[in-house]
Amino acid sequence: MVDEQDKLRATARAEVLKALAHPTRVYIVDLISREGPHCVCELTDRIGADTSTVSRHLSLLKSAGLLFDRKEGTTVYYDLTCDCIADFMSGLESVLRARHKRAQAAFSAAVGKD
Amino acid sequence: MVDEQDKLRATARAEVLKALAHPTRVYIVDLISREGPHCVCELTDRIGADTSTVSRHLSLLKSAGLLFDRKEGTTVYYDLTCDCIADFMSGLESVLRARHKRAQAAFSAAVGKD
DNA sequence: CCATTGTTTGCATAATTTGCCAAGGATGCC
DNA sequence: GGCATCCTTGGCAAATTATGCAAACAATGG
Repeated sequence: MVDEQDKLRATARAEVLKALAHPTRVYIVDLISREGPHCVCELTDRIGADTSTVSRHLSLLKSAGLLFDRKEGTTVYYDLTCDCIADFMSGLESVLRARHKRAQAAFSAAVGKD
Repeated sequence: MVDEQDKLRATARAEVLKALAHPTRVYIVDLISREGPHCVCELTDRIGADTSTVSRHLSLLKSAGLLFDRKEGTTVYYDLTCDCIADFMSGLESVLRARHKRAQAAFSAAVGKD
């Protein structure tokens, strides 16, 4: 990274990717993206981890600018800051499909060879 | 993650995201996405790290199914396995723009308040 | 044989990440 | 006030990851 500008750009992108790079956090974003806002308690139930752990994941996603929270009484609801995040995750789905297809092709070629 | 199926899905996605969640690897993918295939030596030059370090990043991206390599003489060229990866990174760009816009709005609100 | 280009391994160090427990707010109810 | 609920945070230990460096190894091409 000779260029300092490129370095900053790459770091900013990597930060967002890092925020998403965990099964639990992917699951949270997917869930909210499909079903709308959720409170911490429900997420905790569905994830099956300690409340504190879930809360940490949520605050991390919030710090990354992917989620925002809204208090209602004692419960806190988290939601996506932008629909573009759901779109982004759909793009990831395409990558996975392509990867799978590619792996299949490689397997077939290996089996079918003489 | 009560459902085992969801867990696997989330893990698969997180793996790809993790592969990309590093400034150097983001930079590599961006570079190739914009300028086409690159050999290790050129990437090493532009990144400014040890050859072994760059090689490691590349093999990680390859393991994740995002890059493939092609030998030509003694040099090895890496390229994206799929254009959908470039599309995916464009989606990330949208997320960053939205994030920035949101931060700007929050700042304006904070300054403009009475 | 020798140079070039990459890969891999081993190692040491540093930094990051993760998850649970326990303690600490904040809010609402009686 | 007393108490339960919902969530956040600090502390801490374990595991993972990143990096550079050195060295060995492999493949290719004069």
